[in-house]
Order: sequence, then C-alpha cells, then structure tokens
Amino acid sequence: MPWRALPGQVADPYAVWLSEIMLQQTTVVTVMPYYERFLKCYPTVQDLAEAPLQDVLALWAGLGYYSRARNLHACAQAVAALGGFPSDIAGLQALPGIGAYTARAVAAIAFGVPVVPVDGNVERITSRLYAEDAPLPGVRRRLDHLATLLNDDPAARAAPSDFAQALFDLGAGLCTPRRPSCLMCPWRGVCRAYASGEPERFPVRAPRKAKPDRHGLVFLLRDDSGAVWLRHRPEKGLLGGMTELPGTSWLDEAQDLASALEEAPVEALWKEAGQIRHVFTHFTLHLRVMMARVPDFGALHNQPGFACPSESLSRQALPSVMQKCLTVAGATAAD
DNA sequence: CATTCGTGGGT
DNA sequence: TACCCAAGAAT
Repeated sequence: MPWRALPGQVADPYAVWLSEIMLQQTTVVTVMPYYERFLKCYPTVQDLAEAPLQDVLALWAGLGYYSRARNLHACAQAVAALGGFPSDIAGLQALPGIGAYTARAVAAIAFGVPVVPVDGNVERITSRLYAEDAPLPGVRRRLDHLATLLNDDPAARAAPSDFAQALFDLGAGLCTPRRPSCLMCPWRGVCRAYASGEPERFPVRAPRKAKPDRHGLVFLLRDDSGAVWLRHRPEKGLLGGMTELPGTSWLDEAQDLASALEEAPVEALWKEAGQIRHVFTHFTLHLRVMMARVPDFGALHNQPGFACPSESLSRQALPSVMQKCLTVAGATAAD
C-alpha cells in the first residue's frame, strides 16, 4: 500500500489519515486511484486545507459517502490550524470525520500508540477466534473488548503499527468472509471457529431490512453551445454539497409523465433519453432522464442552478448516479 | 441503540 | 438477478 511506511521509515500522518478516511466502507482497489490523485493534487495537509471545498468534492466524486469529503476538508483546516495532527487518540477523535476506529488506526499506524483499531476485519477475526455466536451489530462492544485482549501479546504491543496492519492483511487475505484459508492461518491452532468446522459462519449478523424503491425524473437541458444546466444539492444529507441535474422529488411510486414534466426547470420539448437504476445504501432509485435543448438559458435566470460548459463537466462534483444519467443521455462527462 | 449515508465488485 | 460486503462516522 502506498500509504504504508517501509521498514525503517516513519509513517506520514497525513497519508495515513487520508487513506483511512477513504478506506471507510470502501475497498482498497476502489480507493487506490483516488488516493494517488489526492496526494498528487494536495501533497500536504496545508494544501488540502487551502483548497476550495468544491474542488475537493469534485476530486472525491464517485467514491461515495460524501460527508467524508466535507469532513476531510474541515479536518484538514483544523489540523493546519493546530500545526499538525494530534498524536493521541482523544485528540484525533475530536476532529471531524474521525471516529473511534480511525482515531485508533491513525494513532497506532502513524504514531505507534499501542492500541488495536477494530474495523470489520478485526471484528471478523475476533468473532472467529472466540466463536462469538451473538449477532452484529449488538455484539460490537464485546468484540471490541476481545480485540483489545490481542494486545496482551508483548510482540503486538511492541509494534502497534505493524500489528494493526497485519490484522488487516490477515482479514483481507486469509480470514475472509466467504471462504477463509484456515490452513494457512497462523492462528488456526487457537481459533474456536476453525475448531467448530464452520469458520465462515462467523461473524453472525442480524437480518437486514428490505430496500425500498424510489422514482423520479431528471432534466438534461442544453443550450446551443452544448452547455448543461446544473445545480448544487443542499450542504447536508444525501449527496450533500454535490452537483446534480435538476429533477423532480423522489417518490415511492412513479408518477405519470405529464405531472412530472410540470416540475421541469423550463417548458420545452422534453424527450426521454433513457432510464437508470442506482442502488444507494438504503433505497434503490429509478430515474428517467429527460432531455431538451434551448437556444440559451435566459429563461432560467431566476431558477436555482448554473450553466456548465460541456468541456468543464469533468471538473464538477458529479456523483456516480448523475454520471449514469449523463452517460445514458450520451452527454459524456469523461474528461 | 437505530438510521442515514455511496459505490463497485464478487458470488 | 439479487444479495453481500468493504481499513465507519454522525446523529
């Protein structure tokens, strides 16, 4: 991992922190290109702190959980004001976007604090070591306690950074959710889940709720120059602070086309360019992409939004769901 | 303690 | 297709 210090090197707290924020609920493969772009664009935490929030959101676009990007920016400004990252857990956790896990991870990996960061990997490993039958998320506190017991090993306590990342590697490479490679596991001999014969049964999870559907329309309006009419979403909530195509509200059931078109930003000859389906964390969104062209955006002067030249679409903070809409309509936002 | 908050890849 | 899951945080 590019954020990982080589043997004998000192970890860069900025790089460790950035990687940990990006890796929250996100796979290494997905994070890698974003991480490289951020470090190239913002080599230091000061550079990130001085950047406009919209630029940060645009660079984050596609990674998801956009409150991470807003908190990342706020955190960078706080750290710049402090003159550097706090090196203790409490100081770290007081910063925006840094919770119990990330505070421990940065403390252990960047500052050598002897603590076990409990992420999904460590929860899985621990639940298997102890064959913990109680379901997540209720059993989280107990798993956290059991995980801290791993630090009873003097070798673990002597190398907090290596130990934490070794746990991640164990979880990602051997103690995997589906088919763990127990025969290669150094802890096979002390693992109760392995002894049970069904290690993949752990951790036990509570059944999850069904995901409802929502329906809406978006309006892709262009002028004679090819510019697109866009608008910013509210600062908080779903896709907070990101850029979007104007659209209807999202309802539990699809409404008829005529009444939906009444919500269009302007009266125009709207034609359906396509439909997209996008799965969010807690609902599935179905959008019909309506397209129209006007000579200019004069009629929109008192509408919320702004005109975006086609060549600067790629610099907008467009979330994946909006990229999909542009793509089905043939409006490329790729560079 | 339960919800809200993205997205892409694997099975 | 339909789930599951991934170095969680904020409210």
